[in-house]
Amino acid sequence: MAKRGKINQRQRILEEAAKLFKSKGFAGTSMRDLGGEVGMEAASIYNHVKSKDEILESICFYISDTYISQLAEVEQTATPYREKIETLIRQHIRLMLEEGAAVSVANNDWKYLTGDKLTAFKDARKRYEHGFAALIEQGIAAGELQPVNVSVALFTILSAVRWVELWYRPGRGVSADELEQNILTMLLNGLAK
Amino acid sequence: MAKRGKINQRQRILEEAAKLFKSKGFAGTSMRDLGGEVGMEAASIYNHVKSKDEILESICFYISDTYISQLAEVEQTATPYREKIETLIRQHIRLMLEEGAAVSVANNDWKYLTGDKLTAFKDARKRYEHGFAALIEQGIAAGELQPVNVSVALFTILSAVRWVELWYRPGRGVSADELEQNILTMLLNGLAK
DNA sequence: CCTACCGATCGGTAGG
DNA sequence: CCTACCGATCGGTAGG
Repeated sequence: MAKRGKINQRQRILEEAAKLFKSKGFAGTSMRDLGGEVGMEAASIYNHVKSKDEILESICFYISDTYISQLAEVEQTATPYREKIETLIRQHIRLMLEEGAAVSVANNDWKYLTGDKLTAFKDARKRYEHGFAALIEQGIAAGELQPVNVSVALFTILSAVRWVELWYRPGRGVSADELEQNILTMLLNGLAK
Repeated sequence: MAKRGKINQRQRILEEAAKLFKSKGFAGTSMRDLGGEVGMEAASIYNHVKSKDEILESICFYISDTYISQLAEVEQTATPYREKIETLIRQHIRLMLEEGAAVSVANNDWKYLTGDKLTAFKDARKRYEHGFAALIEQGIAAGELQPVNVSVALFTILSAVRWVELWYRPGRGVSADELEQNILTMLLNGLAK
């Protein structure tokens, strides 16, 4: 009977939107562009979605929710801090590989959110950063990590993991496992001998 | 006599544009926004600048030219590879601190370049990356650096240095010198003990 | 450097 | 899901 389903169509719209926002930016993408990609007129998109803003919100909060719940899980496991941080880095890389476009939008186009949504997103990001920073701090206090400045360590990790979205292309010499392993080596052991 | 000078006005326009593009994106910034910031009507901006595209080009190539010439200089000095890489990292951080808005535009809005300019910018970036990668490779071959995957090392460094633009605010606990020193420690020695 | 515009395109709605 | 359209805004030009 092949009932398409409004929810599935909505999902498709969100996915195509994420790809377009990633390559052209939120402001540079028109509803007509999106319609072209999805295969309907721009006006028809509004049967599945309230507004262009709502599309952005769905993408951004899907990603921030994922990060937040991954952090909560790691916080609850009883493992050394070094291992907790390793797990978070791995999860970052994997989410990037699986949901590259959406992660890219959450990283770059969140600034086009407005009102409450903008505030809520910034809050979520701040909570995540504080939670991650606390783990690093405790790891240093426990003697498991170098006594480096916590903010610098945190943002170096978050950034190192962000480039994956911009530069990594699978099947070009580096496999996903090698990628993970090499990033972990860089961040935990450093480049110098 | 306080002659304003077309060149100075043009410079001011470029600087305000860089700030606006950084915060709202190239596509999200209108010539009317820019006029408001510079203190003239949108139409008047065209007395100092050919088009909105030309503004973007000036900003992007100013940054890429700077990177390219810094690399050329480092390549010519007779120092250990580890030191060359340290110098490049320091220069990246300093340029970010001095020209944050322009660097941000070159990093994020270059994708709105078109035609020849887009090609030329991508080429410049590729040349820079290849040159930097070659130094890492030679450093590994010389036994000065860990045998990590060269691409991963390169992009981890470039990314670690990019976050400065997004997250670092001077006068909030971390001085510029501490910032440099801590990033270098993270990248060269790693977080683990 | 401004006023007065231009054609094009934008996000979104009405009505079917 | 489409056609037809709205008011607003866009980059840019003409003419002074």
